[in-house]
Amino acid sequence: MNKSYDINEFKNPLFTVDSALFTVIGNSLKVLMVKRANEPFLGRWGLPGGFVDVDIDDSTDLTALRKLKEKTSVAPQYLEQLRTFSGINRDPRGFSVTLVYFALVAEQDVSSHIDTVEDAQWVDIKQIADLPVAFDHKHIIEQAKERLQQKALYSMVPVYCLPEYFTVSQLKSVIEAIIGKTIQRKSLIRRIEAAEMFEVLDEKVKSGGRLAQLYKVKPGVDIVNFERNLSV
Amino acid sequence: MNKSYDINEFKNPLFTVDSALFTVIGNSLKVLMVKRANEPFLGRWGLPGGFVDVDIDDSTDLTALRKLKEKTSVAPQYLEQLRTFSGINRDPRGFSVTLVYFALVAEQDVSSHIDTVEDAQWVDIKQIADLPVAFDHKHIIEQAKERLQQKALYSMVPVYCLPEYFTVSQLKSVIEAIIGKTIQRKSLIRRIEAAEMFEVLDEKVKSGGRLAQLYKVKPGVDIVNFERNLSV
DNA sequence: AGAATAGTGTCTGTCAGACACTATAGA
DNA sequence: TCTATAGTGTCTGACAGACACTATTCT
Repeated sequence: MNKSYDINEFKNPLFTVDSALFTVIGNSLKVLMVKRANEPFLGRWGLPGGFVDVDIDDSTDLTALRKLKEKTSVAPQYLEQLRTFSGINRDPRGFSVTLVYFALVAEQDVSSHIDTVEDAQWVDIKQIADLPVAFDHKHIIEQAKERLQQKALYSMVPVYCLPEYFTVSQLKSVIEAIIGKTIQRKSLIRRIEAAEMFEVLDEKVKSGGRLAQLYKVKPGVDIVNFERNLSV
Repeated sequence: MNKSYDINEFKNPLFTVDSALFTVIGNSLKVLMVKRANEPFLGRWGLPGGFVDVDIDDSTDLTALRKLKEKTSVAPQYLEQLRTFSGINRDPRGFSVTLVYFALVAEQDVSSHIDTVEDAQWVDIKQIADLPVAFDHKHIIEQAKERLQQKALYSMVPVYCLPEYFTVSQLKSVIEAIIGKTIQRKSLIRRIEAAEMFEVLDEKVKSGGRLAQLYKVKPGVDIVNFERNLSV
């Protein structure tokens, strides 16, 4: 017992930072996957990420942002830690720890860039099962998806899958794509009003019927959490 | 750009696992603090934790459990990841990452052991401010406390601060100690019934008035999450 | 006018808060 | 019987679901 905390006494585990970047395209939830250019799992698809560069990154948040920016050319609108995954068997090189972030972007902000590169693609969440995926990233994506679904029930995070200006119907669509079932438009409008985190713009926008009200997130506001979930 | 993911290219950050172990004693929420026996911050109080031992620990969960067991001699009833904290300035030795767990135990399970050692103590959550604390552990404890308070509003996690058999009044007390305000006994009873995660025992127990019904957690059940928070 | 989408009014159901009520133990 | 604690009955209020209704735009 009585071991000292000497920094050199233990082999340091392999530490990486990965991100599950989600967006909604059409009516489907998508996650960004990149083709691995190195061993292990060369050629398979995995989450964007890599090692911390302690000379550049002031924190792991910045590692995640830096790696995402390399692949998408922009910073995501929303970024938060999911959790770490660790184990002796998840990486053939030995004991490894990966800190996973989950992130959201508007499709419009990144798709043009993604389309130009071959080593990155949006994968439909329902098609992950069929893809050759590296490490335990399938399992990680599943957990990230569950967390996102949970958050969509009690908060307004899904707005971060939308462009700056958006309508109630657009927000309703992304929420439905995330949780995989329909919600009541009325309930959403009640929450938009109660949250007080959106600006009602003077502008309206064509929609095929009556013009739709545009909203935007008030600058600097925090995401609002409700005390009740939408029903499952 | 085009950097390779060579494992040796970057200085590996310092990676540690720490735990915020909570319990309720009397009507106060307490957190376990240990006196540091090494630099940095020798002599100050910090969270129990340390380096992963890749030869022993199959995962970081086991690192957390191992370190807690060294200090308390038992495994906590509840353990889950809080989040990681990282940065260039939080440890004088350089860029560091700490994975923090938050954990719950029944006071009865550990207090006798804690009392016999000088380098570990239960600190009242309200007195952390006055203690000389190592690293950013004050900040970490604050975040762990907030998460615990949040969980107490929508789940039954506080039972893990109680012994195997407990009464409604005991559960009410620990919840109130955690969230720092009183709740309705009736609301708690409704939730106990709805959760279906407790066994009603044949036994009752003295309380100064009418005998109180004893409950225990059904073996193997998962913690239940409610769709609504108790009000704040 | 008719179709399509936007947005409102309002009833119901669920569950937390409040609090008075009953029940049962010991002194 | 008195006090203390356990536990119930039940009303209210907040808010989500359901869905019919009105409003506005285009063709």
